[in-house]
Parts: sequence; structure tokens; C-alpha cells
Amino acid sequence: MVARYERIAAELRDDILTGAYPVGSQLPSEAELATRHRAARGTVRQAVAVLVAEGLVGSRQGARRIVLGNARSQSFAELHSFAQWARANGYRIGGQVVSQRRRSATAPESARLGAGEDGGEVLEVLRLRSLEGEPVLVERTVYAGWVAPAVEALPADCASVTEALYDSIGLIFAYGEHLIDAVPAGAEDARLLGVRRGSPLLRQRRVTTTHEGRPVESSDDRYRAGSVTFSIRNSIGANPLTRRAGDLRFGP
Amino acid sequence: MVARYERIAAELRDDILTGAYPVGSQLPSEAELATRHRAARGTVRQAVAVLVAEGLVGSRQGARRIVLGNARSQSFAELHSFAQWARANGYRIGGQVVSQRRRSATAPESARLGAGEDGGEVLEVLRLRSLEGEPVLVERTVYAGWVAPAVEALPADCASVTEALYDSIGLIFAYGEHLIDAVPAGAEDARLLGVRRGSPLLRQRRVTTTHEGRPVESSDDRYRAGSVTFSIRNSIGANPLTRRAGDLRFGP
DNA sequence: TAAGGGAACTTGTACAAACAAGCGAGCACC
DNA sequence: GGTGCTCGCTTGTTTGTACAAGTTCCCTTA
Repeated sequence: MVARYERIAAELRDDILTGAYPVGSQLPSEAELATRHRAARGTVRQAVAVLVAEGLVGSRQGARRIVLGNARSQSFAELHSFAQWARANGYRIGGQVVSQRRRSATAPESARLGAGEDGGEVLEVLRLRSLEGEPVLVERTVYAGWVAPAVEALPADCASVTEALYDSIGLIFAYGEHLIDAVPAGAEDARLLGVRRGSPLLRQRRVTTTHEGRPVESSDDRYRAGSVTFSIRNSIGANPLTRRAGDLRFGP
Repeated sequence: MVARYERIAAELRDDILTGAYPVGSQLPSEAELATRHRAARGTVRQAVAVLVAEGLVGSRQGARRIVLGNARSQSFAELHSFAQWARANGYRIGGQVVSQRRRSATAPESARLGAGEDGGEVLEVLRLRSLEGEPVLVERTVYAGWVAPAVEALPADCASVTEALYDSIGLIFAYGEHLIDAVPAGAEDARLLGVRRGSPLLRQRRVTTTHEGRPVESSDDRYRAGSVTFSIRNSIGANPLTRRAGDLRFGP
């Protein structure tokens, strides 16, 4: 059973994506949407809040909501899993484990993965992943000791690790923190990706946890330049004018 | 007058950042927070929703909320303005206009900035910005025709364009769409930033609009590698298990 | 001892009502 | 003609209530 507000949100999203509400146009008022969907105003507000969070719709007090965009930016919702992102966009993907070994965690790794839970043993995996047959991503992942057995049981050419771990032990990657920057390709990166040493790579370092907050993996992913772009939509918040003035003059 | 839920959110955030609720610990239940703050449960829910959106707190039905992080990730809230971000982090910044000229918009620019509104005239500005005295960012910005006069009136070494435009014409950068990838430094980039040609740069392309949805600027910002890192926190949503299973098997 | 069932607790969804605050259009006035 | 003001509309905030759905833990039972 899908929630009512989610169905309303989906309907509105469809209307936006198909152009029934073009970019720059106004959305119906909350009152009208409420009567139209036979729902309370609160429910409609919840639905619209979803679209605002997605960046499709802009909202400010007193004025009708307007449509800001008509392209779904799913990139950060899909930030957890390369395979899911690729599949959602219709790409053909591949993956191959290059090397894999158990070792004891370094100090910073222990800190990131929840110190010394397993006597400090971790599993280090180096994977090369491809998009449309082209190698695009070098993934250096350190798994916490308690998931190591499940990861070792995976086939070397497993396409979606996220999916495989969910199927085998019901593991869910619920939360993630991501750091994104640019680095030059090292010798190994260059060899695996087929680029020159020192050429630009987009790096995404991440730490992923279960929904209990237990760290699962810490990873250093490097994308070949041009292969992948991250996209984000943002807004300055619900009460732009007053908040902005304060921010501008004194900082947060 | 700050909203009640925002004050409650701020209090909770403080408690998390100062360690009163350490990472991994449980937050009080909504009912307890409600009685403690003498507010309705709905208000408390709104407050906690803020923290969940910030990625500080994880939430799932039936279980107590847990603390996920204790570092404020303000990067994407501050994605609008380099100066604001830098100031909030206590950095000393500088800026200098390298070149600036009016010209007619190219076709893709017209599309991004709201086609042909002003007969297609735009203002192109190349700025070099520094952090702690070091040049770190090359900013190639194309402003829509209607803001061109205000931008031209700014001093060449204006530190915060966002702030200056707010003060002069009340302009607010309300919404933004950002594309992030890595590119090699071109000849001009290399010269301005003091790096070798071809060395990695972190590129952020963005289109910014007012809260009426009117496009203001389209920019191509390139950061020297190592100078800036973007950070994001994300989660898979409110209903992890069911949603995840569907996503995994069939895609969205 | 291990498995199962259930009860208490906690978060999610939905509705209703009232007031506050900001926006925009139209109107009166100068 | 332009300026300023008022009024209606729209979104934001808060409270209260009720039920649904998931989690956790304890207690019973095999």
C-alpha cells in the first residue's frame, strides 16, 4: 500500500515531466489540489514537499508554487549503487574483482568503520567496473569484518554488489556520506582505466551504514573524466528573504 | 520570529554537535520531545525532519531515531556562493575580475537562461578567486541580460557577488542546478591557477534562478584539485525495505 | 534452550481547524 | 500617470486526534 501523499506526488510529478505544467508555470493551489484529490490540505502539502525536495518545484510563502524543472535528477538518490544508477538509465554494465584480501584495519579505517568491532580485521577489494563495455570506474572498497564473509562469497564478476548482499544476507545500505573531489590518476588507476597517468579522475569517497547506523564499507571510487557527472538541485530554504539577509550579513 | 520547530531543531542539532547525543545513540521519542518542549507531536516531527534532511539523524518506522553524524555538512546549502561558504568556514578569500564583456547569447545559453528574453544579450565574466591568498577557482559566468547592468556596476575585486547583488538590486539566488565532474586544465585555467596544463580540476557547472524561477546566471567553475571537496549525506528514504527491494529488482 | 507469540512502544499517515505572514492585483488618491 | 493602500488569496505554522505499521523485548511454550 503506497501512501496517499506519494500517489499525489507521483501524479503531480508526471504532470510536470509530461509538460502538463510547463517550466515556469504555476501549480494549482493547495486548496484546489485538496478538493481535486479529495484529501486534506496537510496531505497535499506533504505531496508537494516531496517535489520541492526533488527540486522540481519552488515554493515561497504567499505566492503560488512554480515549476522549476522537468528533468528527474535521480543521481543522488542513486548514489549508493553504481549498478542501480546505471540500470535506471538503461546502461549496460560490467564488473570484475581485480584483487581482494583480508588484512587488519588501519587506524583511520577503524575510526570510519566503527572502531575495533571485529578485532580490526577488514576486507579490501579492488574492483574495475565498466559502462557500455568501457572501463570507467576503479573502486577500492574496505568492508567491515562482519560483512567480509558475504562479500567473499560473491562471484568475481558480480554486477551489483548492493543487490547481491541484499539477497544473500538482507543487508541494506541505508545511509551514506560522500566526499567528492578531483584527483590525478595514479599508475594503477591509469593502467586499469586505460588513461594516461596524471589525467583527471572524479573521486567519490564514501562511508555507508545500515539503518541502525552500523558502518558497512568505506570506499574510494574513481571515475574516468567524462564518463559520469553528478547532479544536484538545491534551494535556499523556505523563508528566503529573511533568512538570506541574515546569512549575507553575518554568516550562519 | 523564528518558527517553533526551527528552534527545537536548532536545540537538537546543538545537542548532537556537542556530543550530548553521541553518534550511534538514540534520540528521545517524539512523545518525550513533545512534552519536554511543550509542543505538539506534529511540531516535533517537523523539527526532527529538518535534522533528517541534513543527514544528521536516521529515521525508520517503529524504531527510535539514531544519530548518524556529528559534523555539520553545510556544503550544499552553501553551494550558491563561494564567498558565503568560505566565510562560514573562516577562510580568507579574494576575487578579481579578469575579463568582462557583453555579447549575444549562443543557442544553448539562450535555452539555459530563458530564451531570447532580452534579445539575446548576455554578460560574460571571467573571475579568479582565491582562498587564503592562493588562487583556487576560475569562474566563467554568463549573466542574463537583465542583471548585466548591476553586475557591471560591481567593483572588480568584489569578494561576494551574491551579497553585492542582493544589496544593490535585492536579487536573491534562490534555486540552483549543479553538475559536477572532473576536467583537465586548459591553457587559460593552468595559467590563472598556477598549475600544469592537463592537471585535474573539479568542475561545477550551475544554473541559478530567482525564486520566481527566472534564470540569473549560468556558470562554469573550476576548482584546483585539493582545494575544495564537496560533501553530501543521503539516505534511501522512509520505507527502506520495501522500496529497496523494488528498486533492486526492477529499477524505479 | 530455542522458537514463537504477543504486548508495549515508536514512527508514519491522514484529517480537521485555526491563525500568521507574505504576495499580488485592483482601487483610490494625489 | 504614478504612488500607496487595502483586500483576497496562498502558503507557512501549530495544535489535536485517530489509526496504521514496524520494532523491540519479554514471556510463554515446546
